[in-house]
Amino acid sequence: MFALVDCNNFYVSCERVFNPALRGRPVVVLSNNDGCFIARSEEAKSIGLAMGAPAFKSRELLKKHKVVVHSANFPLYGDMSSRVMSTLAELAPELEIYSIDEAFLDMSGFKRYDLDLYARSMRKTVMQHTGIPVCVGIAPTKTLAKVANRLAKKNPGYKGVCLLNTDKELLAALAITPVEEIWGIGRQWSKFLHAQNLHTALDFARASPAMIRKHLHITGARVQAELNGKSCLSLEMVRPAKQSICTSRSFGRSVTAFDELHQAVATFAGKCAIKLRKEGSAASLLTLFICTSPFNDPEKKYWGTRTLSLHHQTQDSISIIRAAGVVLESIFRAGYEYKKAGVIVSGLIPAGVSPAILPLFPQELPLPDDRQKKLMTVMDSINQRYGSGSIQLAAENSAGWKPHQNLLSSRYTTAWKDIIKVKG
DNA sequence: TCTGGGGTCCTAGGACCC
DNA sequence: TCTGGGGTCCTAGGACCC
Repeated sequence: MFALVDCNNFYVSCERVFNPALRGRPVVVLSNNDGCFIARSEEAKSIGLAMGAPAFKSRELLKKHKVVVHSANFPLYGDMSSRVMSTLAELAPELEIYSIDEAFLDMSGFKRYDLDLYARSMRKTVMQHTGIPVCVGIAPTKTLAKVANRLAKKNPGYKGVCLLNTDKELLAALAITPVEEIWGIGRQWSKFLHAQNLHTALDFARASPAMIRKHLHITGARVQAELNGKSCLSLEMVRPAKQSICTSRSFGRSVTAFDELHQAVATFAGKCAIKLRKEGSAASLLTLFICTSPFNDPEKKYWGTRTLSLHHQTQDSISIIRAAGVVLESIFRAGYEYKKAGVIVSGLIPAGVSPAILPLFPQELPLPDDRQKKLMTVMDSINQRYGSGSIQLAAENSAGWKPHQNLLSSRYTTAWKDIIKVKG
């Protein structure tokens, strides 16, 4: 048996832990640049604020219902997430951290327990330790645990826990789950399935496996098997090393000057290098993209992207920033209003494999030497001690393009100066 | 005026090998 | 007029997730 523990309206719940006045009121959290809704309290959902909808289109509604609006505070949410996860880790022998607000737990060793009762005690413990409300779904496969969790969330009668164990319970649950709500079935596949007259999870589970295999490939066939109680997806306790790392942002205003765009690109490249060192990986490829708003008229639209081989594996900020600058020169077109850019590093290998793989041909970009490696270590430890961004390279600068974050709460759990601010 | 960010997996097709 | 068989690797594009 698998349990899926999923935090309720997670980002809103994080804000409420430190600001209890928000309880019972409609609250939303916006994406970066204060663009779209990415979390909504139950009250905000019932007003009709849609997930992913742009906030400026709902300005009237927000005002009318006195909705509390917050900018995304990812340092806070990340820290609260690790508190929830470490609490869960004490409640089950094995867990997989699936996302910032969800974890799968292995319940196979709990056969002699009353699972429903145990799940309720887990909920209570997480609330007590972190202040975050969660729902628990328990079933024989991960996909069915997702189904159970959805029912626990939707139906107040379950009081936060839904256990699907008998065939009767499972069939009843599948019959009231629309195909588009199944984990692994997105928009395109839902459209296809409805066209095949398959509308519920039960219809999908009973559809011809050959037809599903043909049109939805191996991925869809697995989902179908999981719905029929055949477990195909196991608990992944160790997160595999990342294959790519991306840092991208929309700008607070449009950027036209090369130098300003270069500052943004250098900042993103620097962040990728930091993420690489944290991950313990080194990159051999760098992709840069720059673009105008996708909502522009066609003649004002531009999407530029290019991938560069770094000729060696590196996690060095200076090398990566320099490479990003080289690519920017080749894809920059004057006269456009840029709204977003991003750096992706890929071709990742574990850092420090020795001997290092050296380039066959003399490289355009100089190899970082030992002094440079030491410099990175020193920079990382300064930023660790005094807060990220305390020290950076001169090319990194966010003065011109930084995203809007006008409604930000304090970093209550990760920054001393924010804690002092709260106290004052 | 204003529309997010960060990932993974799978498949098909092209280029290459002997 | 006729022109093999069996592979691997890489990439782009499309699907999905939170």
